[in-house]
Amino acid sequence: MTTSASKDTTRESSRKRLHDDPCSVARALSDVGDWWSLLIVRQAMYGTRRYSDFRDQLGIARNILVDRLAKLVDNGIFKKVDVGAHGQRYEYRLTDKGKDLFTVLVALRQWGDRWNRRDGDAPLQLVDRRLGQPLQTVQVLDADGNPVTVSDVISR
Amino acid sequence: MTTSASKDTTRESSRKRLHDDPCSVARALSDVGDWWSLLIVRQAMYGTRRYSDFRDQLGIARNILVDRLAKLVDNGIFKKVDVGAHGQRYEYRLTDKGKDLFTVLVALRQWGDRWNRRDGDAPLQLVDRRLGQPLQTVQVLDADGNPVTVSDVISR
DNA sequence: CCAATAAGGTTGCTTTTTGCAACCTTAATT
DNA sequence: AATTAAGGTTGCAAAAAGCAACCTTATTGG
Repeated sequence: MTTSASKDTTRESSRKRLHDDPCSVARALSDVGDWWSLLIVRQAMYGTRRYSDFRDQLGIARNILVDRLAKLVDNGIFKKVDVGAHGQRYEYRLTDKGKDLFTVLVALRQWGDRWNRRDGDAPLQLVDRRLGQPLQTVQVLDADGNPVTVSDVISR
Repeated sequence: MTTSASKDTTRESSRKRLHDDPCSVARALSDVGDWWSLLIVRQAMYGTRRYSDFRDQLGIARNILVDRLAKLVDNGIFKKVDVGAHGQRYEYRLTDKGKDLFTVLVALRQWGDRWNRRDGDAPLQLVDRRLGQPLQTVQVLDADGNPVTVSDVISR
């Protein structure tokens, strides 16, 4: 059974104006643009589903975790699923919208591996389950399939 | 002339432990994982270079902008360039590392356009300057070029 | 089926960060 | 030479984050 996490409190931060920003980057950041949210999503992509596991793995304070999970549920990135035999045991599962952040996280990870490699850190590769081989580098491509950089594009 | 923005104060937030996290996503977020940093980078990709323009366009508080720009310079994402005829007039220009965040921002933007479209908002396309056509959707591909989702990969 | 323990929080308090406004110094501009 | 703009710094109030204690409802082991 799926329970809604909407509390009565309006979860409106003062930065929430971003939610109405004409740029979708800003709106995206209002969903996942704080320190913890993307880390929670990343952890979920590694398979974590339970409150206590997120807490232990991330070292996040309890109340902050509650708040972030609730926001992420409100924003449609997780769904809170009751898995207890008699209620009160929950799993936080990524929705399709949440899973679709995979591209963003891989792009961020690859960027981190390119520019923030720590000495000796074998970059802990992501490999495709089927082929057992590393993924391609995520790229921005034009309509013909050629890689483009920031200076190759205009917004309109 | 390029000036270093390193102040004497150790710009160490309590979340800085992320800088040593074994996961490069966490390390990436310690560079650009707060509310404003990615918005500043986005704005820079639209062409903004001056302190006062960032301030006006983003509506960010002066001291926070100073702090974020300094951190971004420290982290090698911007370089601070003195452009005044007699010093004291600066531009903040993206480094290669900063420009390389383009992929992340496009991925984030496309995700926002897919899931947070506001009614009537023609998603304000990014088009390739050469072809004048919209960019492809950023995707994660396996070694053979097939799109993969989160459930298709393992980390190792 | 009962006791012990774990899950999943809530509450209150302290410390950090953010936001805001006032002020300041050094270039450009006229 | 006077005025204005750039690029800050500082102090203070408000918000958010971190921490520990506590609480209630399952689940588990015997």
